[in-house]
Amino acid sequence: MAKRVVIGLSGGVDSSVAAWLLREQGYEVIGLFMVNWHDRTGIIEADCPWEEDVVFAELVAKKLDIPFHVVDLSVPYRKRVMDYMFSEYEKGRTPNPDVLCNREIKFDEFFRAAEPYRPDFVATGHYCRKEITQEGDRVIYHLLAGADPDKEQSYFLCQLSQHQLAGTLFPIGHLCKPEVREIAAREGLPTARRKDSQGICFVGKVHLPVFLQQKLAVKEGNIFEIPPDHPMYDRQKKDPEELESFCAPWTYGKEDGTWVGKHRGAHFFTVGQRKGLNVGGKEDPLFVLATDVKQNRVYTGQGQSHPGLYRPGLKIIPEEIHWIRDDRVMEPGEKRNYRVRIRYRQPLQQATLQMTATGMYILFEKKQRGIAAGQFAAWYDGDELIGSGVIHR
RNA sequence: GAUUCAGUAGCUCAGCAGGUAGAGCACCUCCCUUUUAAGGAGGGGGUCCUGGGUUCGAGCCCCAGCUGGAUCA
Repeated sequence: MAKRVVIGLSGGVDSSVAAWLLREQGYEVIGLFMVNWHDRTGIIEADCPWEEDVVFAELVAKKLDIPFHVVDLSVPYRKRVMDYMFSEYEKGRTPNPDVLCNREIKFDEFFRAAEPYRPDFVATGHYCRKEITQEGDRVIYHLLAGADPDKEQSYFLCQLSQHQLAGTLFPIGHLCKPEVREIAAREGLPTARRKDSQGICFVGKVHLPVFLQQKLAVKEGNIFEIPPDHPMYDRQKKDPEELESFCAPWTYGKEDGTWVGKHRGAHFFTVGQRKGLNVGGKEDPLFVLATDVKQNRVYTGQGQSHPGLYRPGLKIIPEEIHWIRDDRVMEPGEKRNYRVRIRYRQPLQQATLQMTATGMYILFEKKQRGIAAGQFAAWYDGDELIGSGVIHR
């Protein structure tokens, strides 16, 4: 009796080839397309993306001769992803909606939507791999990086649980993108040459300030420039034993710098950002060093090497620490070395994780540029994603 | 009031000895990228404060004015 798999067909090549592979491997495959977003406010593409996507998804299903269904998850998507995104930005943080989208929608709501078809597994077209091992009577699911170093997407799944991983297949994780394209072309899949999707998953490419203005008000405030030789940069962050201060973000007051311009809302900016400041006349570009949404101020510094852009560590509070490998949970007092990334596609950085009663501190071997609260830090042991957490500060 | 310096792209400035202008930043587009960023490659832009004059020809020389800064009184 063939195992049954419900695959999320997006209308792109990756999920198409994933579906084809599953069918080749002898699974009984059912295609399920999810609609998550109808709005077009602030979307950059002129055309409505999902209407075309659903057509392609259905064409692929026809080609593969598998059943095809559509499910509308836009209500939970709005509640569990978009509301979170807006509220994070409102707090002056920089969320990663796609990590949430995976945890809350693709690997949760979608699981439920697939349930009526009684699948043995749910599959997606992510570039990552899964491995299963056994330790005693205990089965362990491992989330591994995809084989293609360019498309590797494990980071986006950094909030999945053992349970979610257990019920999932990643059919294309061992392939590289060119191979996927090749298979699609060879098998005559209609998506073979479709452009990769970008932007926020299901929403599309957005002009963020415009998009955010749906919910967040425009509020004029001041931009300050902090000199690179400000004495605070010498004073602080010398002692790794002082975890709290060593890992703290730089904080500023207006007296620390000079007024250089106006902005339309500190919550529209993120640490490390260059574009959109609209302040010229400088020898080097200005980058956002910090935002203060309470005072509605943006602090900037000149040049890529401004010390305010770099920090040696970050903190994650206990309730936001997540272990994919729940058998590897760290206890207070424990210290461990992992490789960490703080954004998608960032090369992994050597770091020491230190667990305390008040949270986890990640101390990097090299100072990191643009550590942004709200983003996810994900730690790896070799190829394996072990855990992750929201950067608290 | 006097002296003096300055007034060139959105901003900060450069412009060699007079031959109709450039750089950085900003901005826009594209590339990269299923987050935010960053990064890469292109691009658009200038009554050279105004009015006279000298010159074949003036952003550059002369005169007057306007505006801003500095200094002196």
